[in-house]
Amino acid sequence: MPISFMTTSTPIARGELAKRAGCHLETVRYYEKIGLLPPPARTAGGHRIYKIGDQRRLRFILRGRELGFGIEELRSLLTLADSKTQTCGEIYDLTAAHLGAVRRKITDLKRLERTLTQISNECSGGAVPECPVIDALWAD
Amino acid sequence: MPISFMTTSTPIARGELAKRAGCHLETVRYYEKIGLLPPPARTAGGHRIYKIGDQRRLRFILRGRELGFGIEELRSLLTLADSKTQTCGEIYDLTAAHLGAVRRKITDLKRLERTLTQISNECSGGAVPECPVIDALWAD
DNA sequence: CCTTGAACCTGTAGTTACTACAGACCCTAT
DNA sequence: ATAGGGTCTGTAGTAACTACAGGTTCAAGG
Repeated sequence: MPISFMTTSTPIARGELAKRAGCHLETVRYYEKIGLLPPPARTAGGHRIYKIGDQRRLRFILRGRELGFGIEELRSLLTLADSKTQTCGEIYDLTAAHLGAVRRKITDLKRLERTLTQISNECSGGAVPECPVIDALWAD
Repeated sequence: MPISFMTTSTPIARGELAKRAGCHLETVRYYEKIGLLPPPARTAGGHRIYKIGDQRRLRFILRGRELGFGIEELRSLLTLADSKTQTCGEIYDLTAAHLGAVRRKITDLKRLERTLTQISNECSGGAVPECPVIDALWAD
Protein backbone atom coordinates (compact mmCIF):
# COMPACT_ATOMS: atom_id res chain seq x y z
CA MET A 1 0.00 0.00 0.00
CA PRO A 2 1.55 3.34 -1.08
CA ILE A 3 2.72 5.72 1.59
CA SER A 4 0.88 8.65 0.13
CA PHE A 5 -2.44 6.97 0.79
CA MET A 6 -1.40 5.99 4.31
CA THR A 7 -0.48 9.45 5.43
CA THR A 8 -3.32 11.37 3.91
CA SER A 9 -6.33 9.19 3.60
CA THR A 10 -6.06 5.79 5.28
CA PRO A 11 -9.50 5.30 6.78
CA ILE A 12 -9.74 3.77 10.20
CA ALA A 13 -12.65 2.40 12.16
CA ARG A 14 -13.85 3.47 15.57
CA GLY A 15 -12.09 0.66 17.41
CA GLU A 16 -8.85 1.46 15.67
CA LEU A 17 -9.12 5.14 16.52
CA ALA A 18 -9.82 4.34 20.15
CA LYS A 19 -6.88 1.95 20.27
CA ARG A 20 -4.50 4.45 18.70
CA ALA A 21 -5.62 7.29 20.93
CA GLY A 22 -5.66 5.06 23.98
CA CYS A 23 -9.23 5.17 25.19
CA HIS A 24 -12.25 2.97 25.47
CA LEU A 25 -14.18 2.17 22.29
CA GLU A 26 -17.37 3.68 23.61
CA THR A 27 -15.67 6.88 24.71
CA VAL A 28 -15.29 7.86 21.06
CA ARG A 29 -19.00 7.56 20.51
CA TYR A 30 -19.67 9.42 23.72
CA TYR A 31 -17.47 12.35 22.69
CA GLU A 32 -19.24 12.49 19.37
CA LYS A 33 -22.60 12.45 21.11
CA ILE A 34 -21.72 15.40 23.34
CA GLY A 35 -20.19 17.28 20.45
CA LEU A 36 -16.49 17.20 21.27
CA LEU A 37 -15.75 15.12 18.20
CA PRO A 38 -17.42 15.94 14.89
CA PRO A 39 -19.62 13.26 13.29
CA PRO A 40 -17.36 11.32 10.92
CA ALA A 41 -18.09 9.96 7.47
CA ARG A 42 -19.90 6.63 7.22
CA THR A 43 -19.66 3.54 5.07
CA ALA A 44 -22.69 2.52 3.05
CA GLY A 45 -23.54 0.15 5.88
CA GLY A 46 -23.36 2.87 8.52
CA HIS A 47 -19.94 2.26 10.08
CA ARG A 48 -17.96 5.33 11.11
CA ILE A 49 -14.90 6.14 9.01
CA TYR A 50 -12.20 8.22 10.65
CA LYS A 51 -9.13 9.76 9.15
CA ILE A 52 -5.79 9.25 10.83
CA GLY A 53 -5.73 12.94 11.62
CA ASP A 54 -8.83 12.58 13.76
CA GLN A 55 -6.84 10.99 16.53
CA ARG A 56 -5.13 14.33 17.11
CA ARG A 57 -8.29 15.95 18.39
CA LEU A 58 -9.22 12.90 20.42
CA ARG A 59 -5.82 12.85 22.05
CA PHE A 60 -6.19 16.52 22.86
CA ILE A 61 -9.37 15.75 24.75
CA LEU A 62 -7.94 12.68 26.48
CA ARG A 63 -4.83 14.52 27.56
CA GLY A 64 -6.90 17.40 28.86
CA ARG A 65 -9.03 14.97 30.86
CA GLU A 66 -5.92 13.37 32.30
CA LEU A 67 -4.78 16.81 33.36
CA GLY A 68 -8.05 17.23 35.18
CA PHE A 69 -9.89 19.56 32.83
CA GLY A 70 -13.63 19.05 32.84
CA ILE A 71 -15.63 18.41 29.70
CA GLU A 72 -16.96 21.95 29.54
CA GLU A 73 -13.50 23.38 30.10
CA LEU A 74 -12.26 21.29 27.21
CA ARG A 75 -15.18 22.34 25.07
CA SER A 76 -14.24 25.98 25.53
CA LEU A 77 -10.57 25.17 25.05
CA LEU A 78 -11.43 23.42 21.79
CA THR A 79 -13.65 26.26 20.70
CA LEU A 80 -10.83 28.69 21.37
CA ALA A 81 -8.37 26.45 19.56
CA ASP A 82 -10.73 25.98 16.64
CA SER A 83 -11.42 29.67 16.37
CA LYS A 84 -7.75 30.43 15.68
CA THR A 85 -8.31 33.93 16.93
CA GLN A 86 -6.04 35.67 19.39
CA THR A 87 -7.22 34.19 22.63
CA CYS A 88 -4.09 33.26 24.54
CA GLY A 89 -5.18 35.44 27.44
CA GLU A 90 -8.40 33.51 27.96
CA ILE A 91 -6.56 30.23 27.73
CA TYR A 92 -3.99 31.44 30.23
CA ASP A 93 -6.72 32.26 32.73
CA LEU A 94 -8.31 28.83 32.37
CA THR A 95 -4.96 27.12 32.85
CA ALA A 96 -3.97 29.31 35.79
CA ALA A 97 -7.21 28.57 37.62
CA HIS A 98 -6.69 24.88 37.07
CA LEU A 99 -3.11 25.11 38.27
CA GLY A 100 -4.29 26.73 41.49
CA ALA A 101 -6.61 23.81 42.20
CA VAL A 102 -3.84 21.32 41.53
CA ARG A 103 -1.48 23.11 43.93
CA ARG A 104 -4.09 23.14 46.69
CA LYS A 105 -4.52 19.40 46.30
CA ILE A 106 -0.79 18.81 46.52
CA THR A 107 -0.60 20.82 49.74
CA ASP A 108 -3.42 18.85 51.32
CA LEU A 109 -1.96 15.52 50.26
CA LYS A 110 1.44 16.37 51.65
CA ARG A 111 -0.10 17.17 55.00
CA LEU A 112 -1.96 13.87 54.94
CA GLU A 113 1.21 12.04 53.95
CA ARG A 114 3.09 13.54 56.88
CA THR A 115 0.36 12.46 59.24
CA LEU A 116 0.14 8.94 57.88
CA THR A 117 3.90 8.49 57.88
CA GLN A 118 4.15 9.67 61.43
CA ILE A 119 1.45 7.43 62.82
CA SER A 120 2.69 4.54 60.73
CA ASN A 121 6.12 4.83 62.31
CA GLU A 122 4.69 4.99 65.79
CA CYS A 123 2.75 1.80 65.25
CA SER A 124 4.75 -1.22 66.34
CA GLY A 125 2.58 -3.69 64.46
CA GLY A 126 2.00 -5.83 67.53
CA ALA A 127 -1.31 -6.66 69.13
CA VAL A 128 -1.65 -3.45 71.09
CA PRO A 129 -5.02 -2.46 72.51
CA GLU A 130 -4.30 1.24 72.32
CA CYS A 131 -3.04 1.88 68.80
CA PRO A 132 -1.55 5.30 68.08
CA VAL A 133 -3.00 5.22 64.56
CA ILE A 134 -6.55 5.49 65.81
CA ASP A 135 -5.91 8.56 67.89
CA ALA A 136 -3.72 10.20 65.28
CA LEU A 137 -6.30 9.88 62.52
CA TRP A 138 -8.67 12.04 64.47
CA ALA A 139 -6.05 14.41 65.76
CA ASP A 140 -6.43 16.93 62.98
CA MET B 1 -30.55 30.57 64.22
CA PRO B 2 -30.31 27.17 65.90
CA ILE B 3 -30.70 26.17 69.47
CA SER B 4 -28.61 28.25 71.85
CA PHE B 5 -28.76 26.53 75.20
CA MET B 6 -25.17 26.75 76.36
CA THR B 7 -24.15 23.30 77.40
CA THR B 8 -21.13 21.19 76.61
CA SER B 9 -22.98 19.51 73.75
CA THR B 10 -24.97 21.99 71.69
CA PRO B 11 -27.28 20.09 69.33
CA ILE B 12 -27.27 21.16 65.70
CA ALA B 13 -29.53 20.44 62.74
CA ARG B 14 -28.55 18.89 59.43
CA GLY B 15 -28.25 22.19 57.61
CA GLU B 16 -26.05 23.61 60.31
CA LEU B 17 -23.79 20.56 60.28
CA ALA B 18 -23.46 20.76 56.51
CA LYS B 19 -22.66 24.46 56.70
CA ARG B 20 -20.04 23.99 59.40
CA ALA B 21 -18.38 21.08 57.65
CA GLY B 22 -18.60 22.82 54.30
CA CYS B 23 -20.71 20.51 52.20
CA HIS B 24 -24.09 20.30 50.59
CA LEU B 25 -27.12 19.71 52.79
CA GLU B 26 -28.05 16.53 50.97
CA THR B 27 -24.56 15.12 51.18
CA VAL B 28 -25.06 14.58 54.90
CA ARG B 29 -28.13 12.47 54.26
CA TYR B 30 -26.32 10.62 51.51
CA TYR B 31 -23.41 9.70 53.77
CA GLU B 32 -25.84 8.49 56.36
CA LYS B 33 -27.64 6.41 53.76
CA ILE B 34 -24.47 4.66 52.62
CA GLY B 35 -23.33 4.17 56.19
CA LEU B 36 -20.41 6.57 56.49
CA LEU B 37 -22.21 8.66 59.07
CA PRO B 38 -24.16 6.95 61.87
CA PRO B 39 -27.89 7.65 62.08
CA PRO B 40 -28.24 10.55 64.48
CA ALA B 41 -30.83 11.12 67.18
CA ARG B 42 -34.17 12.55 66.13
CA THR B 43 -36.58 15.08 67.51
CA ALA B 44 -40.14 13.97 68.30
CA GLY B 45 -41.07 15.27 64.86
CA GLY B 46 -38.36 13.29 63.09
CA HIS B 47 -35.69 15.93 62.51
CA ARG B 48 -32.07 14.83 62.79
CA ILE B 49 -30.15 16.11 65.78
CA TYR B 50 -26.37 16.19 65.53
CA LYS B 51 -23.76 16.94 68.12
CA ILE B 52 -21.04 19.43 67.25
CA GLY B 53 -18.57 16.58 67.53
CA ASP B 54 -20.22 14.94 64.54
CA GLN B 55 -18.70 17.48 62.20
CA ARG B 56 -15.30 15.97 62.93
CA ARG B 57 -16.20 12.73 61.22
CA LEU B 58 -17.93 14.51 58.37
CA ARG B 59 -14.95 16.75 57.76
CA PHE B 60 -12.69 13.72 57.71
CA ILE B 61 -14.80 12.20 54.95
CA LEU B 62 -15.00 15.44 52.98
CA ARG B 63 -11.27 16.03 53.13
CA GLY B 64 -10.63 12.46 52.08
CA ARG B 65 -12.96 12.90 49.11
CA GLU B 66 -11.23 16.12 48.11
CA LEU B 67 -7.97 14.24 48.20
CA GLY B 68 -9.31 11.66 45.82
CA PHE B 69 -10.14 8.79 48.14
CA GLY B 70 -13.09 6.72 47.05
CA ILE B 71 -16.03 6.03 49.30
CA GLU B 72 -14.93 2.46 49.95
CA GLU B 73 -11.41 3.56 50.84
CA LEU B 74 -12.86 6.01 53.30
CA ARG B 75 -15.15 3.37 54.68
CA SER B 76 -12.19 1.18 55.57
CA LEU B 77 -10.30 4.15 56.92
CA LEU B 78 -13.26 4.95 59.15
CA THR B 79 -13.75 1.35 60.14
CA LEU B 80 -10.12 1.39 61.12
CA ALA B 81 -10.64 4.50 63.15
CA ASP B 82 -13.83 3.18 64.74
CA SER B 83 -12.30 -0.18 65.51
CA LYS B 84 -11.66 -1.20 69.03
CA THR B 85 -10.98 -4.85 68.31
CA GLN B 86 -8.45 -4.84 65.49
CA THR B 87 -4.82 -5.46 66.25
CA CYS B 88 -2.26 -2.81 65.63
CA GLY B 89 -0.77 -4.94 62.86
CA GLU B 90 -3.96 -4.93 60.83
CA ILE B 91 -4.26 -1.23 61.31
CA TYR B 92 -0.69 -0.72 60.25
CA ASP B 93 -1.27 -2.57 56.97
CA LEU B 94 -4.33 -0.53 56.11
CA THR B 95 -2.53 2.68 56.94
CA ALA B 96 0.48 1.70 54.86
CA ALA B 97 -1.76 0.93 51.88
CA HIS B 98 -3.40 4.32 52.15
CA LEU B 99 -0.05 5.97 52.50
CA GLY B 100 1.01 4.34 49.25
CA ALA B 101 -2.07 5.70 47.52
CA VAL B 102 -1.41 9.16 48.88
CA ARG B 103 2.18 9.12 47.66
CA ARG B 104 1.14 8.00 44.19
CA LYS B 105 -1.36 10.84 44.03
CA ILE B 106 1.25 13.37 45.10
CA THR B 107 3.60 12.13 42.39
CA ASP B 108 0.92 12.37 39.73
CA LEU B 109 -0.16 15.81 40.80
CA LYS B 110 3.39 17.12 40.91
CA ARG B 111 3.95 15.99 37.37
CA LEU B 112 0.73 17.68 36.38
CA GLU B 113 1.76 20.83 38.21
CA ARG B 114 5.08 20.87 36.38
CA THR B 115 3.35 20.54 33.04
CA LEU B 116 0.81 23.22 33.76
CA THR B 117 3.39 25.61 35.18
CA GLN B 118 5.61 25.15 32.19
CA ILE B 119 2.99 25.75 29.56
CA SER B 120 1.51 28.54 31.63
CA ASN B 121 4.82 30.36 31.86
CA GLU B 122 5.34 30.12 28.15
CA CYS B 123 1.99 31.75 27.64
CA SER B 124 2.36 35.49 27.78
CA GLY B 125 -1.35 35.99 28.23
CA GLY B 126 -1.26 38.58 25.51
CA ALA B 127 -2.80 38.45 22.09
CA VAL B 128 -0.71 35.63 20.69
CA PRO B 129 -1.99 33.53 17.82
CA GLU B 130 -0.01 30.42 18.75
CA CYS B 131 -0.84 29.52 22.35
CA PRO B 132 1.56 27.12 24.10
CA VAL B 133 -1.25 25.65 26.20
CA ILE B 134 -3.06 24.52 23.11
CA ASP B 135 0.16 23.32 21.55
CA ALA B 136 1.01 21.28 24.62
CA LEU B 137 -2.32 19.52 24.53
CA TRP B 138 -2.19 19.07 20.79
CA ALA B 139 1.31 17.59 20.80
CA ASP B 140 1.59 14.01 19.58
C1' DC C 1 -50.83 31.22 71.97
C1' DC C 2 -50.93 31.26 67.12
C1' DT C 3 -49.32 32.13 62.77
C1' DT C 4 -45.79 32.14 59.40
C1' DG C 5 -41.99 30.90 56.73
C1' DA C 6 -37.65 28.78 56.78
C1' DA C 7 -35.77 24.47 57.49
C1' DC C 8 -36.52 19.74 57.53
C1' DC C 9 -38.63 15.05 56.12
C1' DT C 10 -38.99 11.16 52.42
C1' DG C 11 -38.41 9.16 48.05
C1' DT C 12 -37.20 9.68 43.45
C1' DA C 13 -35.02 11.60 39.46
C1' DG C 14 -31.24 14.13 37.33
C1' DT C 15 -26.12 14.97 36.78
C1' DT C 16 -21.19 13.92 35.09
C1' DA C 17 -18.28 11.23 32.50
C1' DC C 18 -18.16 7.49 31.20
C1' DT C 19 -18.73 1.94 30.71
C1' DA C 20 -21.46 -2.15 29.78
C1' DC C 21 -24.84 -4.55 27.75
C1' DA C 22 -28.44 -6.64 24.10
C1' DG C 23 -29.73 -7.74 19.79
C1' DA C 24 -29.13 -6.70 15.06
C1' DC C 25 -26.15 -5.65 11.24
C1' DC C 26 -21.77 -5.10 8.47
C1' DC C 27 -17.19 -6.39 6.69
C1' DT C 28 -13.52 -9.14 5.47
C1' DA C 29 -10.76 -13.21 5.17
C1' DT C 30 -10.77 -17.89 4.02
C1' DA D 1 -20.29 -18.15 0.98
C1' DT D 2 -19.93 -18.44 5.37
C1' DA D 3 -17.76 -17.72 9.84
C1' DG D 4 -16.30 -14.57 13.10
C1' DG D 5 -15.19 -10.43 14.59
C1' DG D 6 -16.18 -5.59 14.63
C1' DT D 7 -19.67 -2.16 14.59
C1' DC D 8 -24.43 -0.23 14.88
C1' DT D 9 -28.30 1.67 17.98
C1' DG D 10 -30.44 2.60 22.23
C1' DT D 11 -30.62 1.83 26.89
C1' DA D 12 -29.09 0.82 31.52
C1' DG D 13 -25.63 0.83 34.99
C1' DT D 14 -21.88 3.17 37.81
C1' DA D 15 -19.99 6.63 41.39
C1' DA D 16 -20.91 10.23 44.13
C1' DC D 17 -23.51 13.27 44.62
C1' DT D 18 -27.36 17.14 43.74
C1' DA D 19 -32.07 18.72 42.80
C1' DC D 20 -36.75 18.37 43.20
C1' DA D 21 -41.73 17.51 44.67
C1' DG D 22 -44.94 17.41 48.07
C1' DG D 23 -45.61 17.26 52.72
C1' DT D 24 -44.31 18.17 57.95
C1' DT D 25 -41.99 20.50 61.82
C1' DC D 26 -39.70 23.98 64.27
C1' DA D 27 -38.87 28.48 66.45
C1' DA D 28 -39.48 33.25 66.28
C1' DG D 29 -42.49 37.42 65.75
C1' DG D 30 -46.93 39.34 66.80
